Amino acid sequence: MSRPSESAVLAWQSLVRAHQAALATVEAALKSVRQPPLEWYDVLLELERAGPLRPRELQGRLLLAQSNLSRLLDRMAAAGAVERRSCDDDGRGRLVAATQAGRALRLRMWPVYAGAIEAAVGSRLDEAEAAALAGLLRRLGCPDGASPSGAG
Amino acid sequence: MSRPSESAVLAWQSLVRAHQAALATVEAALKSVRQPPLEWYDVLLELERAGPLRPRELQGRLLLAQSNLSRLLDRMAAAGAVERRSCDDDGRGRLVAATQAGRALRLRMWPVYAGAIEAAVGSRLDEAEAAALAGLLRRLGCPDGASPSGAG
DNA sequence: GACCTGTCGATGCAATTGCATCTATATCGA
DNA sequence: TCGATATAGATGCAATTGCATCGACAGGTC
Repeated sequence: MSRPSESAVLAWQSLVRAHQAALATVEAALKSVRQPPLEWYDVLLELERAGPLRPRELQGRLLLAQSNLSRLLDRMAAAGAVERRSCDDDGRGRLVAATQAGRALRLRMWPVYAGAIEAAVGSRLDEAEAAALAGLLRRLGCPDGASPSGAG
Repeated sequence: MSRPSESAVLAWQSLVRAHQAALATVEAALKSVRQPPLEWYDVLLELERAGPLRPRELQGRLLLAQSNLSRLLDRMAAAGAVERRSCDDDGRGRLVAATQAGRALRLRMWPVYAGAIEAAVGSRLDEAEAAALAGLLRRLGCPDGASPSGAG
């Protein structure tokens, strides 16, 4: 009667649970040392990796809703972590870049973040298991079977 | 230098992404037919499985924050999906139960939910993969190596 | 019983999210 | 060039979340 297999439903349930638990661990770790939420890290990392980006681009990479991203960038800009410039070749657009302070912030966040990842994931799975998990999860992460574009 | 292995970090990243993508699929499906958010389903399912429960108990099972659950139950009660009774053996407590309307609602939600799970998970993994994924994820879902209490 | 401490669940309030616009520009076709 | 339509990003507003606190009661001590 049910379209998804039992295993698929089980996988979904576990996914939700595991995510809730792991995310709570990570966010709690960051908060406990008064650091900003996880998304700040992600935004900063993308910006450092790819250079200044259009908000739209960030939105796609981070799967954030447009208005949420807009306000997230407001907050980050207010804190001096990112900078909004206007975009030369598109008058509607903006270009967002990490500031020096933003880069420094990301570096300060990493040890905390890393520790939490270890607690939430690393300490519970061995290398091979973690790799297998990542492999399976990656298949769920991209809309409509689009292959994740090459490098990371 | 980093405490978690590369694989652990990769697994974490994939977990976040996969969850975002899958959750978006499911919530969008529910919203597209004007059904309430996913959590309603979870609450109703727990209540049907385990009978009337204390909010505290639900909170533990669903990993919700206390105040959020309190208000979620407000909304569900306002919609007639659950019922709050006072608790005989503990004057502070309440007992929450699914109503008949709540059970009916859950049944209406299931086909939509199931379809979305199939789209987000079932169609992307075969049986064995889904089972393997569920197994790995379950190891992340419980605080501090507490074993998930027996049956499901 | 009075009192202290801990737990349960509710609630005020600020921060964040989601949704529906709104403005400014780009893009396309006549 | 003009007008219609589409896109980028910002913003008003309602709904939801997170946090701190509150009131009510349980459990223990004296």
